Amino acid sequence: MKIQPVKGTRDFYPPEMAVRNWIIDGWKKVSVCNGFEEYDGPIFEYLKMFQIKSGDEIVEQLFSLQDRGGRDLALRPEITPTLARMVNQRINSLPKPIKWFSVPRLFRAERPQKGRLREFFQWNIDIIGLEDETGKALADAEVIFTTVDYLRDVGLSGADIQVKISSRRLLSAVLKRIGVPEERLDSLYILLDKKARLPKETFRELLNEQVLNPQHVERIEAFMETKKVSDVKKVVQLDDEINSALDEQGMLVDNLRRMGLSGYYCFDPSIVRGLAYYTGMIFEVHDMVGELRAIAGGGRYDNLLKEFGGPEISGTGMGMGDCVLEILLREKDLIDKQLPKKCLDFFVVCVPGTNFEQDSEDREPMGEDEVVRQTAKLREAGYRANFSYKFGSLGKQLREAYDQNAQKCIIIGEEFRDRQLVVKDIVTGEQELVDYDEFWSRLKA
RNA sequence: GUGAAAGUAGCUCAGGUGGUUAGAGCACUGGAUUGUGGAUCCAGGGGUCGGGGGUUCGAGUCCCCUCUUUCACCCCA
Repeated sequence: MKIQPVKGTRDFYPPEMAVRNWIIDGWKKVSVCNGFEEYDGPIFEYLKMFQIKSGDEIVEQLFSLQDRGGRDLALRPEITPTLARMVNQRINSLPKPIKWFSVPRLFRAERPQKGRLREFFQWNIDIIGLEDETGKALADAEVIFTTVDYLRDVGLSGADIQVKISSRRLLSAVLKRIGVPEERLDSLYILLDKKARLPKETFRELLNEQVLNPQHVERIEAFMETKKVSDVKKVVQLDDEINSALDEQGMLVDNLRRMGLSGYYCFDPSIVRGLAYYTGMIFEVHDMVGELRAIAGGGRYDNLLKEFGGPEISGTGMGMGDCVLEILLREKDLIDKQLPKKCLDFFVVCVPGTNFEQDSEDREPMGEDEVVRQTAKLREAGYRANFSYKFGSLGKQLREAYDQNAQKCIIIGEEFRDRQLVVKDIVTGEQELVDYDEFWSRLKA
């Protein structure tokens, strides 16, 4: 019986593994460049940890298991709860702000579809522990900057992607001002989040079901269509709460401008983010065509640590999965030309059948033996070196050297009797006869 | 969890209305080629046609079930 890979999982053969490593290495490099430190946690946690902030409907989308001691566990569907747990555990001894990143392997028992699998990788960055408004606005901006920094680094421009920024704080202030009761906000968020995915009429119908007053519906729709922060006052009369949310948004935008991100972001109040624990700035990165689901998303969370039994400390963060990103990068043809090529420093070959004068009690030394000896010596000296197991014709061996993308080829032939090697440059095709001892002293220099 | 389409070699796909031993290109292995490279030519390996059941003298082809994939819905932490 043939065994198939499990639904929603991927096998990484060397070519796919090269892409995965390239993506993850890029994430890590940009994180470090932006001052983040790497952390990680276990791949499974107590099931109840994921129930705290998410509720039971999420549990159905978890891979859960019971260990032999009867503990209810789950494979992690996200790493934020682990982060909250880890930070809480050492909250008093960690210097603030905490700037951490991670690239966890995550699992969700959903029906797979485009850009969404059951096992994937997700880049997470978080900044935790800032107290004043200025610092928080800087942290919010830095999270967005780091996100764009990576996307820019792999060759995506403002013509390919856009960061859509909104604010939960502004949204709630405006909705309350319009007349939506506070207890209705959470369920309304879930609907508003779907706006982009629903036909206009359907969205309006659902909105009318939730908000009974037609005037309120009209004003909510008007707010969702707002293109500029300064236009908010045209939709609702400002109050203290709205003003303070607008100030926060203003500081964020100022910082983004200073960081040189003009052309990469826009204000879009229709960005709401699903369930989540967001309380301030929220953002999503989308492709310009708008065909794909969000490439990345994040925002400010003020109560997360507290919900996990910690102090009231605010944080801000971002998550970017590898699936949608790879689809977009492939569409833009940005992967193949940037993949680091596998390459060798040396490939050692011999003229088959060449033998040398006997210099010990061993059997007569052959070219093949010398290939193994010289390759091992090169490897010991720290070079990437390889040779052919098959010792076919010289042409075959050279072909293999070419296929393995070697820089130089060392040919061992009859001239080795006079302690000489032929060193051939694979790229230019040039070759020279080099004295054996000189070859090695040149390498060491 | 719901709905739709698809599944033939490692990959991309041929195989009118059921009919001999299921094919091609690419890829892979070997040879032509015993001191110099991606070419060319020749040969070879590789398939329970996703799996199971049924109809039939006979099923890759028709019917049912199931698995997987893709797409849409649900959901999106």
